[in-house]
Amino acid sequence: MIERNIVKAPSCVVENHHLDCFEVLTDDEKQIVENHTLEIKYKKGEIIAKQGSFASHVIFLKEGLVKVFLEGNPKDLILKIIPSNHLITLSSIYEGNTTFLYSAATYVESTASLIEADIFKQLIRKNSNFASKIINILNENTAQVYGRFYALTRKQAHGRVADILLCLSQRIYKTKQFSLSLSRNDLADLTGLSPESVIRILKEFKEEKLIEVKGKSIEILNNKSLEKISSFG
Amino acid sequence: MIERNIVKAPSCVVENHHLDCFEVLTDDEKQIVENHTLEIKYKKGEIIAKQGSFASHVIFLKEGLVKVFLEGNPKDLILKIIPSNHLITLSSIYEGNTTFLYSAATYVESTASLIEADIFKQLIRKNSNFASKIINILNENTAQVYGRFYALTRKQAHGRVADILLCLSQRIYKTKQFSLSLSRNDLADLTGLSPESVIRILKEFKEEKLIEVKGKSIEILNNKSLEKISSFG
DNA sequence: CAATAAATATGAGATAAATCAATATTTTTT
DNA sequence: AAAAAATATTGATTTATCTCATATTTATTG
Repeated sequence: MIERNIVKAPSCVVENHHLDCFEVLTDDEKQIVENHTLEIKYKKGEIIAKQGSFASHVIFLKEGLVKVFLEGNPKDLILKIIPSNHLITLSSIYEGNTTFLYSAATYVESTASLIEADIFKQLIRKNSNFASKIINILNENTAQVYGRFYALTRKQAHGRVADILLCLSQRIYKTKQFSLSLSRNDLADLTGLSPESVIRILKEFKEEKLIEVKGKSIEILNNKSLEKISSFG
Repeated sequence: MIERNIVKAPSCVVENHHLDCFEVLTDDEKQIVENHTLEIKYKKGEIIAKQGSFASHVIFLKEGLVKVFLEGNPKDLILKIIPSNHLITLSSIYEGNTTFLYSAATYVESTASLIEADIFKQLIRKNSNFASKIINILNENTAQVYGRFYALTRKQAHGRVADILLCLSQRIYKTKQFSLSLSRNDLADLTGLSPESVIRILKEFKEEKLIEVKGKSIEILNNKSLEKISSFG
């Protein structure tokens, strides 16, 4: 058998924690951030950031589950899923481009902190430890998206579905059995497949006893096999 | 007609200049960089950076044309093309990951400067203007890759080929008529298609008088139409 | 310059996944 | 609790693209 998946970057859609980047700020700086931060609650399905609109804020997700996606017609492209305690819109804030490069929408009820972009840029210029942290996050993010890019362009349908199932189980819900907050359509968007194809593959996996599916409830029965399918395409 | 390509991010594979990030360094810092930089010449087709290997240096392409790609079996995924005066491996140097996330190989004879990664990290931590510049480059790069991600997952074969033709003409060779230094296979890798499909589509474009092809020589005859094909899919 | 290798081109058939249409199930509204 | 709407499922058909086989052209080498 050939080693198909040489890409070691995580093909999963979530990232590591981002909270600690604020820890390198001085007390004064923390105060500045706090003074220029707005906290907002969003309902399920709401748009947090709209592609092309003015990116006046850096958005930090305190609680919830958010998708970051490029808007397209007829289909969007989901770049990543963001869980609690992560920065959502960071790459939008570079000089020369002050609009959001992508949209972000909630999957579930969520709470976000909106930090003024100018303040953020100032901190980067003043506190190089902070800048260094931000660079780390950006780079992690890049690795993430590369992995996803690879999965969506090089893996076949079964591999992609296996991939997303493992991701949901291991990184989002952190249990083998979970109640999915995403619709089949969301899974289709995430895998770059049609909803029908996703459903068919879920059915196949079920018949092969790799998973148990009952509506929104999903249980991973055979991790090993799914991992094999995920990495071999 | 529907507006298919809402994504305004550049789907082309090259980026803006990177040289000026070094301009914000002090004379002392410039000297440090110089003292820790190695200049190396590469022949056509040589590997500059190998995915998974120790990323001890940040690589700056002084002269040449390089592809950055994820290695996969049976096919690689080209993330971007890098022309002269650009940083090649930047996202590799974040803390916690000291290996190259991707490989880089030359399309033509090239010259690169290898700057010690530790020095680079030090500069980021010391000079926040430099850090700010680097963040800009990283973000630009991200926008770039997102555009490419969209093109390769949402556009059909014709759109992708049109895309790459426009990219080569406008951003790499900067003329309507150019002698291609890439093989059909390279074009296949860039578009995520099979070489046969690329060739077939080039032939169609030729028959429709959109381009003129004779072996390695390509001339763009109808920019407008190609742009339409590129954005609608 | 012939001989060989490599790259490019072309056609026929195979295939993965999309689309379309119909039905079933779940969720929401009244 | 019933009706409506949204979501999920299934099957049949179509289609874009790949694969494989085979020419042809171009480049390389003795």
